[in-house]
Amino acid sequence: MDDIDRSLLTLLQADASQSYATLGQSVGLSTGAAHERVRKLRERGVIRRTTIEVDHDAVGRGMLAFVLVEASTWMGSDETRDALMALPDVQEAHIVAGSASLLLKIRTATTEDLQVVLRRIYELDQVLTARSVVVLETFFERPLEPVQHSGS
Amino acid sequence: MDDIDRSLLTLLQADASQSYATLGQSVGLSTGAAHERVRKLRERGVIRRTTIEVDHDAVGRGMLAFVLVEASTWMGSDETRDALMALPDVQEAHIVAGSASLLLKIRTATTEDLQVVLRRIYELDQVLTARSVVVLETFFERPLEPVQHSGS
DNA sequence: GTTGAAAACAAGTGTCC
DNA sequence: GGACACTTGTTTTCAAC
Repeated sequence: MDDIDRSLLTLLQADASQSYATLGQSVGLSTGAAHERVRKLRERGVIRRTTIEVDHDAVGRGMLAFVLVEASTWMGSDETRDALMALPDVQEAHIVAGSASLLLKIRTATTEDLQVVLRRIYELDQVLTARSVVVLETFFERPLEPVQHSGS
Repeated sequence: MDDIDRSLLTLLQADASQSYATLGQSVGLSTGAAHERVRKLRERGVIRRTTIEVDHDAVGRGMLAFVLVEASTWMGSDETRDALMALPDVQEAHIVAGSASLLLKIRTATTEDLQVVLRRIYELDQVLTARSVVVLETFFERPLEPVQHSGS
């Protein structure tokens, strides 16, 4: 993982549909070399997959909320994970440190749909409170810049 | 935006590197027709871009935290946005309703780096408190399922 | 939407630096 | 590890229908 790899990742995050020829030019490599680098990044799992970014409003998910769930027991079980996975509106689920146990990112079409999801969350065992933080406006959501790091 | 478009979006989110021929087969269309559909979805902005998903640990961003910022003034200004944009560790920034004004998603290499970002946030005008919620484990982060909606 | 042909691209080869 | 030249199979793209 050198500077060229980091550049390739940044370029691909900006536009993964560009050709290896273009990619190579941008980083000062031949088409073949650029291709080989990207192949290895995929193989090593640094690139997890190629995907598309979809407009939330256009697919009927204009409503965004974060929910902090407090529970009277450890929420890190497979059962909890599976229960959350079964709710398609829950886009992210994290186990967190602090007074809350779980942090969820939820996208729905309307506030009514959010209520439905919250009701389901309260039905989970041991849930005490679910504090919702409703998003009024998103400033930005962007890809992560690869950083220099000591390891490897 | 019909069921076929929704299927195409879901398929492309799972793997945007597949050919239009494969894509067409999956939804029961010819290569050309599938291509035309996807082209229009891009044109209409439903598909914002093609990108790659990068492994956080591999690019030196193994640490994830959400930060709730309380401020004594409205944080929805362009100045606030620009100040946050200038911090590469801040991956998402949202204006929220409730006791906090701002919700940030921050990815860093270490806890020390998180501290550095927090110091920068406290330097913003009118910031009163910044409550960090540190992620211990991510259950999942997934693409959003397109939903049926009344409009269009 | 479909079909089919031309152009562009990816993926693999060997050789040299 | 990378450049360069070449080949083969696939994919995209763009006609005409």
